Amino acid sequence: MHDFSLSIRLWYRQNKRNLPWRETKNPYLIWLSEIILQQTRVIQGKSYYLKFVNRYPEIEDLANAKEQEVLNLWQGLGYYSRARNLHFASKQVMEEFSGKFPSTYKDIKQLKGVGDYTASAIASFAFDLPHAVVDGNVYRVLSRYYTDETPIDSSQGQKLFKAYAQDLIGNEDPAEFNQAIMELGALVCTPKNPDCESCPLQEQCSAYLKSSQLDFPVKSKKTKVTNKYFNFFISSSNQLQIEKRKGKGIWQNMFQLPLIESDKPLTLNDVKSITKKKWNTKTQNKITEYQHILSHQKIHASFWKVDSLITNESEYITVNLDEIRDYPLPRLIDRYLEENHEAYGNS
DNA sequence: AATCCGGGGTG
DNA sequence: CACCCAGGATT
Repeated sequence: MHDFSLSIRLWYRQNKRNLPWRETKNPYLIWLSEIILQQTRVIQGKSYYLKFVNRYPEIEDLANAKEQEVLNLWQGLGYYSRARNLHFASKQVMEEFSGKFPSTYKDIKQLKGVGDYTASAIASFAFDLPHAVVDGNVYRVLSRYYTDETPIDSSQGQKLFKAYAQDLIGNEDPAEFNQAIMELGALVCTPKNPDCESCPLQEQCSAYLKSSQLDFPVKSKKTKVTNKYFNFFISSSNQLQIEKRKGKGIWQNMFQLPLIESDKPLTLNDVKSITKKKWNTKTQNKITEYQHILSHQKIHASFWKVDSLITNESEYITVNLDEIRDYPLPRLIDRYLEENHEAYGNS
């Protein structure tokens, strides 16, 4: 076994966190935890994992649920395609795999929402198969260990770091190796202020020896943020009109208030003119505004008071405030209701 | 290969 | 403010 592998395994046995999904070999529960934890910190995902396990103890329970209920449980976690794909994949397991969770890397990866990382994680954690995981932690640990400047957000980098990890994992307890390297990245080899004095790889780590830890990993692209202007409308404080978002953009199949989107800020006069023409309603005043920051866009949201319900469009559903908890809402709408409507009970 | 998809925490 | 988090699908 490589020094690398043995060192991090010994470190892991002494330093691992006790997490609920580490106490099971049930592939359904491991899959559920991995989907929740995609691009999500352990501390943020943990309560969602417990909620889902409680509501859907078996994959069949998830497959039999309504998508709206699944999205509702996911509310606030973001990247809602994960919830839609999770639900879809549960039905794949019931129909294409006769209710038995697939047990090979190839079959696992057929599931919607499961890519290379998640298939490798399930294959190793649930079935002890030697597939190396490469997540953000692994990129960081290995790029520093080897001071490899290949950009991790390139297809070449993805192949290279996968090969590095696969070369190190070995056949003996691959699950432990995968857990160990990710845990090391999460607890010691952190993006900023890595705790190199506690690192079992310190003596062999190329970046440590060159004091260049913070130069790794290398990324080639920068995400650029685009500005968007969302105008939402409320006609009374006790009843809301909402609609289900369609199309392929943000918050698909989630619910929102009646929306007018623009590429520039709108004045009260702009809004009065538009709502009069579109809905034959009269806008009275701006209630409040929020800036909602996402990784790739900055939403400038204004909430406007109108004098009456919209009656000329059929897609709007009218609900009482105490019924709205049944509808999955983006965090932006959820926050608005929390802070402006007394009767909005938040779970 | 590039772009899109949330929300929250950190320094 | 920039960066990142147990990434994947779509184009």
